Amino acid sequence: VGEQERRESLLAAAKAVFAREGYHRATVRDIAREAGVATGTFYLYFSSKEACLLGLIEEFYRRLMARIVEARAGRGSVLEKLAASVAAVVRAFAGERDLARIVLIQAAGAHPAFDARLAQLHADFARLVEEDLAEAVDAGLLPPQDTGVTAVALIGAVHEVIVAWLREGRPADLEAALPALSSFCLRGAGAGVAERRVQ
Amino acid sequence: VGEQERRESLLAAAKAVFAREGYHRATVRDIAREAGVATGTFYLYFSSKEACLLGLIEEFYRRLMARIVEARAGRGSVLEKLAASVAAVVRAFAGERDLARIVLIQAAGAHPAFDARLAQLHADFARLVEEDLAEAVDAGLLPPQDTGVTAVALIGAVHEVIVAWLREGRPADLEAALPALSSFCLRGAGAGVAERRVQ
Amino acid sequence: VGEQERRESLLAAAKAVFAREGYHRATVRDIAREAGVATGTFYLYFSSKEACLLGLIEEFYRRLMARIVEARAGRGSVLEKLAASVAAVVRAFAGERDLARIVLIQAAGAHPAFDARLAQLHADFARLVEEDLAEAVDAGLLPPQDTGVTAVALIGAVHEVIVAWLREGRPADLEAALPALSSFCLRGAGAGVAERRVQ
Amino acid sequence: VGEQERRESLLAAAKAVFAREGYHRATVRDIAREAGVATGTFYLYFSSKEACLLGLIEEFYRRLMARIVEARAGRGSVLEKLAASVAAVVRAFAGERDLARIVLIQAAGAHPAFDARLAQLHADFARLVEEDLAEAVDAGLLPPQDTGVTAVALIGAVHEVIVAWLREGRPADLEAALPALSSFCLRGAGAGVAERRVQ
DNA sequence: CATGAATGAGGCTTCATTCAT
DNA sequence: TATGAATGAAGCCTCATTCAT
Repeated sequence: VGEQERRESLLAAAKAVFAREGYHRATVRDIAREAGVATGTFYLYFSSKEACLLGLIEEFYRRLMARIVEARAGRGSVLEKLAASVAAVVRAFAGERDLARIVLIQAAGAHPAFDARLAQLHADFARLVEEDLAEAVDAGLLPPQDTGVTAVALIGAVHEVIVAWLREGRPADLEAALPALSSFCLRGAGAGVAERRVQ
Repeated sequence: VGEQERRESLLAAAKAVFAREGYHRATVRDIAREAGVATGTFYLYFSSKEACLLGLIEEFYRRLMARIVEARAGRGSVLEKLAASVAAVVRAFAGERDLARIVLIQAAGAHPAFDARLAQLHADFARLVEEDLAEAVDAGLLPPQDTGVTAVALIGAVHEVIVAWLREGRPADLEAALPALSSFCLRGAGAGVAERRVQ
Repeated sequence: VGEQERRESLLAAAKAVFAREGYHRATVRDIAREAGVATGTFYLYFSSKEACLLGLIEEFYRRLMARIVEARAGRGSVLEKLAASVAAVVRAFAGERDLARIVLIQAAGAHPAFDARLAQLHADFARLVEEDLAEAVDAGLLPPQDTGVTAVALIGAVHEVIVAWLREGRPADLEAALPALSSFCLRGAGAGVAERRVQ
Repeated sequence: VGEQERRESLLAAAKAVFAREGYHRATVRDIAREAGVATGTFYLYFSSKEACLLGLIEEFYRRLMARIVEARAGRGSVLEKLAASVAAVVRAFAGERDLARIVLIQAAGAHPAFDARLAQLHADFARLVEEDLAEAVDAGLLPPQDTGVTAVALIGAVHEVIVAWLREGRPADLEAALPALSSFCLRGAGAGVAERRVQ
């Protein structure tokens, strides 16, 4: 096997084990066994268990941000951009159930380093949403409001819908929740009767 | 000291230590020391470290539910009841910063038992919200919608605003965010122009 | 067993194991087993394997210095003091074969921290000897010389005689070598015909 | 590169790494990297890390003994031979700082095999010195004495002066200590006023 | 009830050595 | 010969839990 394949296979194994067991219950031995290699091999590709999970988080957020940027391209109004962002986030998590579990549930209180990184990523995303909201308010598309709070609340709504899907499997297909979720978010921000629909 | 006081003092110590360190970094020895007793004494009051945190979670949710019930009493319309519930939740967490950190951040991926319990509590609360929404829809106060998704999203909005306050201390006074949050939640559910204000 | 006894017993075990195996081959488990306790117990008394050996070194040097000071008291001339110091050192090591092995052989290149401490202790002792030599030169008891080099050489002579005893067991009784060693050291420094004899 | 050159280059690398890090902290990977070859290549030239250091020790002692033999040739009296030996040893170490560090400091307690070999080498050298001393005593050049102890003490004096130079860099030029060291050794053995000077 | 010393399982990590290429 | 990825044994240390006092 090539060096890159081995790395991928370890990442896949780590993803599966962290998602299943959580950070602390997952052992490096578990991950190595899942990847079909010896324990020491893990350390040829990651400097530590912590670095491995951090890498997983980084990688996912890179992809997530890319998908958001891509989804926004070609949307006309700010509100359409915002709705497209929400849809992109939901779809990104829907397509990566294990990573979603790790990023949204397992990594939370596991280690100060994860906490710090996750907090920063939440903040990054909140800023993006807040900019959209502010622009929409300026454009008269939304009523004046505390865009900081709205942004955070909006993100929370999206977050929780995904977490509920992860935990309870409801709805079975996460995308089925997207219309209602979009609606909730945009109406919550004060968008008028006509909600933008994003395919 | 009486038996009950000792238990309380251990719970208080556990609360402080878990909030500060997280579940895994907190040691039973830390908790005992913080409570001013010997390590072994801890096990006279809790069967395990896990049971202690579980107890903390239970206790908090009991109080939370009580506050919600109390807040809803005397409200007229369903939407007023719903808004009162949100306000009660926010105020409950605002008044218990340590417990909030534990319940909303630290306990998440720490142990399957916590995950299970937290999931159930989220579900309990979601059901309560959903019943309100359904009733409001029936009464024509809200437009027809997927109340399951709306309920989850609404809870997420509340959750995230509290977490942002815990993590970044913004806003400094959590209750300052309540009007914007309430607005977001009710508008998100489709409530008309006139938002109910709950003191 | 009392807390102090347990500590002593662990120190004794560590002393035996380090002397027998050397720092790296000695495992904490070995030490604990030798002391008849579980592995974890070791860490109730020492913060690390390294700290344990460092403690052993410190303790020995404290005793060594005390014996030197004691041996010098009541000696008349500087040269008698010097000879008494040499005798005290030899006797201190003779009475602590295990510690001698550790301090003079096993700890040498085992860890930078040991190296540093041992170097400092050698330097301390060298300074003491050099002061004696300088005083003796001033008093006309010794010819002018490079007292720095002489001091180091003198210490080396003592060191090596002890090490040879440790390694080859020759002479069987280390003190039997004392007259010849004393003679070598004092004559080497230029002391005249009449060597001081120290009982 | 030829087979012999590669071996030399690995030995040179090992010398540098062992001197810098000590036996245990030095890794085979470090050595290979320093030599600019792959890790596995190391094992084409040495059967083990241990064998490599042992080889270094052997090689150095071979050279050392050769220099001693050479230095003694053409000296007249036994004492001159002895003084020439001491000078040869000092110069050999002075010219091989890294090997000196390894042989005199790093290898000491690192492994039973090293200990054994070093002890034997010390013994070899001690026998050589002792033979000189015995011959000098027979010739009436030195007073009767325990030549075994004197030989060991003499070696220790030389040893320590070199170690002090290695550790503290004092004197900056080791050969500057040679007159005082020679003087100490010969006077210590009982040589009369007239010290032999060896260029 | 209270103590806190003791336990020992188990985790992360390193590194000498091997072997397929 | 040379490579360097892979191995897996082994070590240090932590900490939830127990139990004799």
